[in-house]
Amino acid sequence: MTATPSEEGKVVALDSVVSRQGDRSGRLSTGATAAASSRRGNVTLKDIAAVVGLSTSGVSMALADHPRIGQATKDKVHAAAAELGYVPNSAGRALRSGRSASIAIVVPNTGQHVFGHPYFMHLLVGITAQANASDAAVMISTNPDETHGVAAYEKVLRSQAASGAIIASASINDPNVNRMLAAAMPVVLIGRFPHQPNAVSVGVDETAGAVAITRHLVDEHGLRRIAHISGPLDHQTAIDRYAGFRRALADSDHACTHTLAVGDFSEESGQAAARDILDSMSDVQAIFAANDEMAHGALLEMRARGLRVPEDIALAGYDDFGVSRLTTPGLTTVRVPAESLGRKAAELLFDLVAGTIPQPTHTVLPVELVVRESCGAHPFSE
Amino acid sequence: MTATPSEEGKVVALDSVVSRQGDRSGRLSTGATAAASSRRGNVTLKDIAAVVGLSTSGVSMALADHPRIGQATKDKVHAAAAELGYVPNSAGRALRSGRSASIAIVVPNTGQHVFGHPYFMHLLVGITAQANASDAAVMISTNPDETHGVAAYEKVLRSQAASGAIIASASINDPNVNRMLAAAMPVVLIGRFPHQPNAVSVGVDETAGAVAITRHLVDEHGLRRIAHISGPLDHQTAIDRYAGFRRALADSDHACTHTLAVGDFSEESGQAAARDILDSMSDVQAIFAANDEMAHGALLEMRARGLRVPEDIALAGYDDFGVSRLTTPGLTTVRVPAESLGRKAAELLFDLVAGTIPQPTHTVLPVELVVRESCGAHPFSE
DNA sequence: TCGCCTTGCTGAAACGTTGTAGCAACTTCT
DNA sequence: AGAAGTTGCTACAACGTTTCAGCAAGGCGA
Repeated sequence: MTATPSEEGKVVALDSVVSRQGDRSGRLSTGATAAASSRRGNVTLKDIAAVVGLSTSGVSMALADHPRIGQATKDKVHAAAAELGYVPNSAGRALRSGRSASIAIVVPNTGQHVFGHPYFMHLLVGITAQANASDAAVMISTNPDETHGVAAYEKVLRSQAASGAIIASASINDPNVNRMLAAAMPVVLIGRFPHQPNAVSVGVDETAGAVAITRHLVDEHGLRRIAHISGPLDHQTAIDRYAGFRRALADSDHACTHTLAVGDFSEESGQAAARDILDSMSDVQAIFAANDEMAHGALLEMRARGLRVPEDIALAGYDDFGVSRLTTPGLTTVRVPAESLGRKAAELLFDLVAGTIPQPTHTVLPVELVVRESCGAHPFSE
Repeated sequence: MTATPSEEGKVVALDSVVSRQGDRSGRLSTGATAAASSRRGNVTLKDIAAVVGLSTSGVSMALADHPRIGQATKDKVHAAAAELGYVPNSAGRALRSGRSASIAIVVPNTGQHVFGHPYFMHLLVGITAQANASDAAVMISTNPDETHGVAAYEKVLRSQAASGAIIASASINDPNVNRMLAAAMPVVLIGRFPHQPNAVSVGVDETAGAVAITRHLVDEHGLRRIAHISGPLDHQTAIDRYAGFRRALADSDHACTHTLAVGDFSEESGQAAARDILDSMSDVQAIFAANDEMAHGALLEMRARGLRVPEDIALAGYDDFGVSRLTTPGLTTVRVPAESLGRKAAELLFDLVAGTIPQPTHTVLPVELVVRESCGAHPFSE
């Protein structure tokens, strides 16, 4: 194969690919691949056009498999494109089509607390998998400072760097998110947003998960005095999990006593909550924390007091993002299918970008009860 | 403030901002912000130009603070831009400037194994923090299938969707990575790449970390019969940690016996390696695993055999990405500053994109020994 | 009064892509 | 043989941005 940069700097003759119609340059040939990859200022349609002796539109149409382009020409173009290592310029394409090939994943509440959470990673895995399938890129967008007028992640959409966004863990009343929804930007929310009935969202059945785990404690292990450590109650997830806990107790055939301590989903708050509970409620038989991190905090507090888990007191968490598997004893928990959540959200977003509005707007994925040691030896398994 | 879409669909009169030169439309006015944000097909320079009665070039130069534009004009333009909620179109800008405002973070070895690792999240936090500071977006790029000619992450660079890339956890001989390096693309590698002396890379002093932890076992705890569970030995990190382990023993004043088992950084392989070690080496006093996950696997194996940690046998890991804090006992380990690593990598990448080649090309960040319970009660603390 | 500098802006071009209108050549039908 | 249709391509425009050359108007010294 031959490729020689001409005097115009851009034209490349590629004889082995083109049907040989006279070597216009006649220079010494070098490897085409090397020439292509070492060239700064990438290979464009114009380069291919020069090689196969076509117009740029012809090349574009050939690559797009337009019916009005002859098969022989298409073959030549494809061969030349492959040879030169042509990759379409995303800016040119985005500018022309008015649509970028990227989607954004947005984490409004910046900082370690949310961003560094394993939940987010699983989400990311699901989203990128789905995006890869659609040949789309994924951008990460956070908000460095709250003060600025337009949030950084809104800019990503407005600048059309991304054609749509998946918003993870937005607070219910984020004004930026509301504005994006109001502007009918292609946005998929992760979580349940009862106050945004028209927003497209994906969530899990939090309440059902909490019901399942609470029932397990009551029915399988015969526990009757149960405390719940909830997350912040302006957080829909925390509300739903707490609601499930109460519903399960209310629906139970057994008379149960319960109490509530509020945490903030952090391990420290879980430990503090457990301290309160153990100080105030006598004979607590079980603690159900609204996530695994708080459950781990509670575990530390119990251990500090010499309480054995599960012999003296049972413990359960929620999420199953890794923490619950590592502790001793392993935590009984509810598995939130974060990867599926991400996958589904991306799928919906692509629909939305394509113009179809999913019905119903809120998708609910099932959760799964994961029984480990912390809730006590299973009566039927011993 | 008033803003009324004219019959031409794009022109917006903005009286409060412009010097009032006759209301050309005279329609009922609505809130400008609402009008701007509800408009589909975003606000462009042309819209601002129409409002302030300027050419698009004038507006562009005003926003860029060009010295040849009058201050009064600049003020008007800025006011109008703010009022309309102007956000520059990234495609237009990228196309014109030949440079995108994004960087990519690349994870060549696809899949859960690497991608879902907490290490990656910390890296991501650091990278995004630095990118935000430079007003750049971050793209995530993986490789869905190995088979295709051009790797997905190479496409990201070639398509100029990102102006540079940070490559995390590349295998030493990834041909795609080599090609990107050879093509002089702006790429920063994370890790140590002795065979790529010209590549810009950031790593931690793995050997020093392994030396520190091994010395701690030998000198502080008086352990003499020590096994190492390494990672795969075609992995530079695994090599360096193993080298540090051996160097520490060789440099020690005490005669120590050691053995090696090779894992693949997974918990299962750590458990299997511990099984081999415990079966073959008599009176093992300590196991140093090359990462925390393998250490956790080893812990499970010891527990299964009724061995107490650290009373019967000491244990140490490497990484400190969360696992080591959660186990019982907590793992003595070496903290890898992943977030700093990401931050530094992004910083170097921006230099590289700007055209300056950092010297020296390889940056080494320090690691920190984290002593927890798994290596035994500290002689001086009891 | 003329040349020259400064100020403040405009027009045009370019980046790479895609789509549409149109043109030339050939085929087919009447 | 001429009309009509088909095939295969080209020219041009447009997306939004930035930059450069240049132009008009005014100030200023000679």
